[in-house]
Amino acid sequence: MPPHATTAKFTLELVKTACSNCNLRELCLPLGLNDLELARVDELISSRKRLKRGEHLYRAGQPFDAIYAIRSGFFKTDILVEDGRDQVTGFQMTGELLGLDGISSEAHTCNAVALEDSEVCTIPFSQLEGMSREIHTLQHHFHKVMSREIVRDHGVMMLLGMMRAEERLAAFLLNLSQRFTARGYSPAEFNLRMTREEIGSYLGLKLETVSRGFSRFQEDGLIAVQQKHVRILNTQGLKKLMTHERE
Amino acid sequence: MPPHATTAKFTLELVKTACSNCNLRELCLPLGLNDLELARVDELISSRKRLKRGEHLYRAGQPFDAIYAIRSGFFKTDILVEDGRDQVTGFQMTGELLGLDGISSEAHTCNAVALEDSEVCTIPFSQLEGMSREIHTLQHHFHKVMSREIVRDHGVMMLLGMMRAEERLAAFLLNLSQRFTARGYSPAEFNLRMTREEIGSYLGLKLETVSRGFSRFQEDGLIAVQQKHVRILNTQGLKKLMTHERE
DNA sequence: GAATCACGTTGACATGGATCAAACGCCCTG
DNA sequence: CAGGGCGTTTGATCCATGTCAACGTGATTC
Repeated sequence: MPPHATTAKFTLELVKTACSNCNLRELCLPLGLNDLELARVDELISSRKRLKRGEHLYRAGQPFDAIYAIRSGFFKTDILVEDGRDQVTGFQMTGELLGLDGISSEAHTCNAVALEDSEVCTIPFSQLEGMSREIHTLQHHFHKVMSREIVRDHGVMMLLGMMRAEERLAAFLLNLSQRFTARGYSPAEFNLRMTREEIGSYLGLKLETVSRGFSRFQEDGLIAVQQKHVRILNTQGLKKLMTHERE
Repeated sequence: MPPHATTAKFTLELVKTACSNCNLRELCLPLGLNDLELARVDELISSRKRLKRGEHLYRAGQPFDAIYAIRSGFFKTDILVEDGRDQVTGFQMTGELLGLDGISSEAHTCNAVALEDSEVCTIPFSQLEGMSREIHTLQHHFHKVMSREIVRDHGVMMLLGMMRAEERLAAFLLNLSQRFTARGYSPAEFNLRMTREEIGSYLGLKLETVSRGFSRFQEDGLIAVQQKHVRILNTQGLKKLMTHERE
């Protein structure tokens, strides 16, 4: 506990909204910064925002001026097309950034929706650019984060372009497991925050196919699934299934 | 023509390899820079590299230390999986950047292959970061380029996730047409640099399906296609097909 | 605690695209 | 100019996933 923790409530509030005191700093944007740099980045985080389940953080078309770091909660991003179809482009959790797609056109290109009550830190983008001109480490880390987003998207393209339904599902579960693990949660047991339809949209499958896939995995003893609760029983089995050669 | 153009051949060579004299500067990284800034960016472009058709610019796993701007030619990027499957993640043309995916892990995550004899400018990445700390415009434009890559990937995810075969093909042709147009070529007539199999891999289809799709478009009077040569006869028809509602 | 509702499961059937197979055309090389 | 090979086209068939429909289940509300 920091030495000034017994002072005014105001101080506590200040500490509370700072990156330097955030237990996500090793997952989030400030990764790799020293204390001095961290203190400067604290200035960036002008505000927090709470969202209830179902609320939109932003919508496609709205002007872009900030990116968001997820402090707690769970989001999806999706793109809606006139004809009623939609594509979930990602699920984001604690420590991940939202809104990077908006930089290019200065407007958001997708919707970001909270899938559970959530809290985000607002990072005004022009200030981030300003500061990353001064703090080399921040600049480089930000570039890495953007690049990682591109790599992640390539992964989804592989999923959609060359995997069969069950391979996609296995990859999806393993990916979630790995991300939960990185956040200190159980690698084997978690609750899905999204519906079968949202999973399906993300994976290019219909909700019935998702449901059948999970049932199949359960029959095969790979997972135990009941509604939104998933327990992975055989990680190796899922991995093997994912890279399964055909013929 | 610059005042010193009549001096030594050495000078001519220098001018020749500079962004400031490159007719792609409005498509490429230096977009929006003033003359002074442009002159500084010229320092970045330390070297050019020529590649013959089929040659690799880089391979997955190789250490990353530079990105590349395509000066002429045509590339594909792809990811190979152990089991023999592969996914083409993109086709890149003149003025576009290659290698952004490598920033995150300091290693390339895909292969970049020239689909015709090509020439690229090498942009050492740490130098780019250094300069973009000094030139605000360059920094911002680079961020936009990375963001545009993310948006583009989301487009491909939509393609793969929710479009049917013929919609994907229509979207693919319209996208190529639009990019050729932006480069001053005919919007309606061009040569495909990639095979049906590569198109298929990109679009998550088999080569036979691609071939059949093109034949179908031809029957319907939307395009004229012979081998690699494509002429678009009815852009509106293709657009309508792309967003076709399925009641 | 009954009613409601959104979400999930399961079954039967339909179909778009994959697969297998054959032939063709266009280059390239000797 | 012949021969070979790669890329493309086209046809026949198959199968994974979509579609349609009915039912189950757990959470929420009054």
